[in-house]
Amino acid sequence: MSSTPLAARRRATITDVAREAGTGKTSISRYLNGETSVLSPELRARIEAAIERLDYQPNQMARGLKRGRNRLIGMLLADLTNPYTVEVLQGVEAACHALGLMPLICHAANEVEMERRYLQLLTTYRVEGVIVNALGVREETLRPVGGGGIPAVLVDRSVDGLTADMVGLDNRAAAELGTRHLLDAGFDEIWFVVQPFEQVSSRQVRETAFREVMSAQTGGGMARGRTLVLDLADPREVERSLCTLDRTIDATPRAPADAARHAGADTAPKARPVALFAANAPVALCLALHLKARYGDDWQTRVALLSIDDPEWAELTGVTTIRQPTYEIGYRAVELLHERIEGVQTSARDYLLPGELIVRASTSR
Amino acid sequence: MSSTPLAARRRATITDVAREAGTGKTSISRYLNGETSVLSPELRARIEAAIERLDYQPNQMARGLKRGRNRLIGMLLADLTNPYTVEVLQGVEAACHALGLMPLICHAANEVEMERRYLQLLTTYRVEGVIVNALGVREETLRPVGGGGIPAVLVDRSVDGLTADMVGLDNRAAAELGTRHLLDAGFDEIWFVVQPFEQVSSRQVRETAFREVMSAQTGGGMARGRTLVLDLADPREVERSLCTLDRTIDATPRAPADAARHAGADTAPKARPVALFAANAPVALCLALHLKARYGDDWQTRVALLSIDDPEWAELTGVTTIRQPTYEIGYRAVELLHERIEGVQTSARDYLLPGELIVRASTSR
DNA sequence: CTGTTAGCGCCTTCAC
DNA sequence: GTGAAGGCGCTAACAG
Repeated sequence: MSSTPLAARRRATITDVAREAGTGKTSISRYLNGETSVLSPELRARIEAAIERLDYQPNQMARGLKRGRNRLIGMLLADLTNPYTVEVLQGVEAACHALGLMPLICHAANEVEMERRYLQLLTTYRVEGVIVNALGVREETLRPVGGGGIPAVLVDRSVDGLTADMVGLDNRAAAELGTRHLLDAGFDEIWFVVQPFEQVSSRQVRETAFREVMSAQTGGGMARGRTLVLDLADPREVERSLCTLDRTIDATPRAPADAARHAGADTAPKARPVALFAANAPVALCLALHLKARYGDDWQTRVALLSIDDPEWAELTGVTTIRQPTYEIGYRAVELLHERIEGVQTSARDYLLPGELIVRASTSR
Repeated sequence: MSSTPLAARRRATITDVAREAGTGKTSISRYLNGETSVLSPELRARIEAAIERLDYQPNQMARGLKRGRNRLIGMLLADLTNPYTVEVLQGVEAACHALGLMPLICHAANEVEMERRYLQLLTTYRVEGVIVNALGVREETLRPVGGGGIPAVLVDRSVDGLTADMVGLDNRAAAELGTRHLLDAGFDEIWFVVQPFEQVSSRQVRETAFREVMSAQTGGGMARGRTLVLDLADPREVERSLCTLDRTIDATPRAPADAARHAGADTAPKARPVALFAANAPVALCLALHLKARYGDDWQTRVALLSIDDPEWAELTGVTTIRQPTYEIGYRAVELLHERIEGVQTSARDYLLPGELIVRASTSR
């Protein structure tokens, strides 16, 4: 009825409600906590009315202080710019919703200092657990977490010396899948392009698996494989790396489309474009932008691109991808964390989920 | 020294530190709050040592409870899938960092029910303010916020009946800019494509501005304009709407590239492709995907696409865009909110920031 | 069934 | 300079 004044009034407290309902705080507390059976219908009605009248909402902070658990969990994200991250987040949110948790989302924006700061902040807010999609940092930054600290589960990448559950893509299988696909498609020059991988376990595994499959080739014409490192944080470095790539592409005969088709004779059976295997979406985007700028709209006739991750532009440009089960990864991570919070003590385990190859025009012309 | 046991130990409290340092809680509190001048160097040293030894971190919740301010602000997001949102978020984070605030990020994932739930949750955590990129809902959902409730600032869209600061794109100017660009480029069939806009102020303004510019045309051949509504939440509806579009495109003579150029004669001066003005990136993506599927890789020879928002795939596909100053929007929103939290009482104001037209191949062949 | 009491971890008078 | 005491909003024993 009464219109709200412009100045924000003090929120009602449990004491206010108790007074308004003509009873003690305990009864209110009981009502709030669903111990509804022990309250007389009459009292309950009064309480409900009072709550309604005062627009009362229990103070979660105070509850947390008292109970020692505030239902908050931290979600530390390395890079929200990466579609992977956003998708994982969806799973996290859904799971949190289902389990009555509230995720505190922290975005480190690829800065180690940020990561440190947020981790410490989360600690300060006494989150009950943390899900970490860490930057490639050493254990020390994560000291407050895992093992003896607050429960943690790692997403996508593990951290040396940190004992915690991990959930992510089965990187080995995914990289193998992609490499074999390119091999099967008949490409004979295959580059694996990846950000600096010394610090990041998932990149490491992907790169290793790529090299292993390449060396394990048997049969006819062996395809050449090599790894190109692209440090996206350093534009000049990127430039330099891409130069090597350009040279190789320039040296490769054009795709048969124009030449061979008109000539009729199949004189160059090996004249297939260079294939690029991007270790993740940001790398793939960087490559695509560069190639388009250099080779024009039909860059895909000169280069085949395959990427782990399945960004929204992949379908649009016809780029083949390996889709990660991102939603499941996020969901599972929360479930695991929840178990830990509830006291599960089994030793740390890794959950690897399979990726799905989505073949598009880029690798199947 | 001692290795951390597997079970998480209780965190040290201020009392523990006081005991460890052989002093009272008050001194610890003073130390924590920087009232360092009133402490004897000797005591200060002991406190520092104790804190170090116990790895003590003050409990933010308890502080908040006592002080009545917990430095938490809510950030309610309609759709993290939209690159716009992520970019705004970057600005928000930077500003929060600078102002010592901690954003509690809530993702409604386009569900009104979620929005309601999160808003109530934020209230419950006693956030000091909220930044709302609301769904197209009525005031009632936002009742706890703005006006008499907790301070709020709206991002991108205003809400009827809700008194609060707003910051976002200058939608009118942006839509005019885009429409004029298409007109200047000589397109004579221009469709404005937008999600249902009754509930969302920004969409409304954009659509109105479009129509106004179209009706205000003077001079030679008037271009035809029309509005197409695309309800992305309803795939079948989308399908139906796109059919009308397809018919128009099919009826439009092919671009001069193949026909006219060979014919030599400029028989059809008006034969320009249909131009599509997408009201935002999700719409643009939907259109692009559909057109590519229907008209093949060279769909852009049949349709010109212009979009508000500048997603990462725009550069890749050569689509003209109007870039929003997303980072600034986020940053400014937090600044405004901070002012309100500090008690500024001026009446609600709107801050409109200009968009930037980025012309690419799609509208300038 | 209901109310009283004592804290949760911290900050803030107010004395010493 | 320093410390003791009370209370923020809530819950969890205890009584009645």
